[in-house]
Amino acid sequence: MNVENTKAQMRKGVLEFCILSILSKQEAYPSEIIEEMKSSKLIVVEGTLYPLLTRLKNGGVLTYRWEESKSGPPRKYYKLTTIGDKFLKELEGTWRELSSAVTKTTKK
Amino acid sequence: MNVENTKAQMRKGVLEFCILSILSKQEAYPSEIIEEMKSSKLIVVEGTLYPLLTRLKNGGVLTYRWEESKSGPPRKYYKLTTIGDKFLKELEGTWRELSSAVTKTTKK
DNA sequence: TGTGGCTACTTTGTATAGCAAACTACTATC
DNA sequence: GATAGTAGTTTGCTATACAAAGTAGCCACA
Repeated sequence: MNVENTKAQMRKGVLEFCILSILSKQEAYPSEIIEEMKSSKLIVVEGTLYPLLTRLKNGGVLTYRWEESKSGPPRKYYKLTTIGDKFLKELEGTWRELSSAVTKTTKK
Repeated sequence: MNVENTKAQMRKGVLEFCILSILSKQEAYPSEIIEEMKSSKLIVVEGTLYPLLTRLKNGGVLTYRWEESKSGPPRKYYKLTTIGDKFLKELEGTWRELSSAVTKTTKK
């Protein structure tokens, strides 16, 4: 029984939500997303992110375009679709609900 | 691609944390926990809760005692051990970090 | 006393998803 | 043209939430 495990679980829960939030502010390619997540202490690795982005793309939540890079291979810049915007709005509501539920459970 | 799926993921993340929070306030048996979670819109079912409690017990985070019931079979009343108290304290810290990380990611 | 219903706990099988690690491939530089 | 750095992809493993079925105690009532 390891507390790190449980902490990781908590982070996983908000992973998708955070990625979509980031992409709603600006287009980004996977490595950028990883960096931004890391800077918020929300670790995510390639083997997690790539399949996740593909799932979201196949689900119509994201699209991407290729863009040439000066320093390496071309990059996939992802952004939200219209469906993605709605999707994210719902998750924002869920997050608010969840926060208050946790607060309610924690307090008293 | 179903938004309900992602919402469920978010709930799962805080499941263990919430259960431990509830048990830190008072001893409870599984059905009580399910009820309390449900009243906070955090659905959890037996097939999830029982194995989870067993994991936590085996990990030294929880203990239980049997208590007779007037209306059915005896109940397992769970509570936190000393290890469990520390465990929960860590999770509380993680939750604060997580909340601010999400806020940071969401804002701007 | 035995049948049905309620409560409580347990077990099994399945599907999902995160992760580590290995791999492919493009570009620039020396 | 070899090496290093960046970017994207794939594979195999593991953990775990869940639905569903199962086991078992207790009570009421005929």
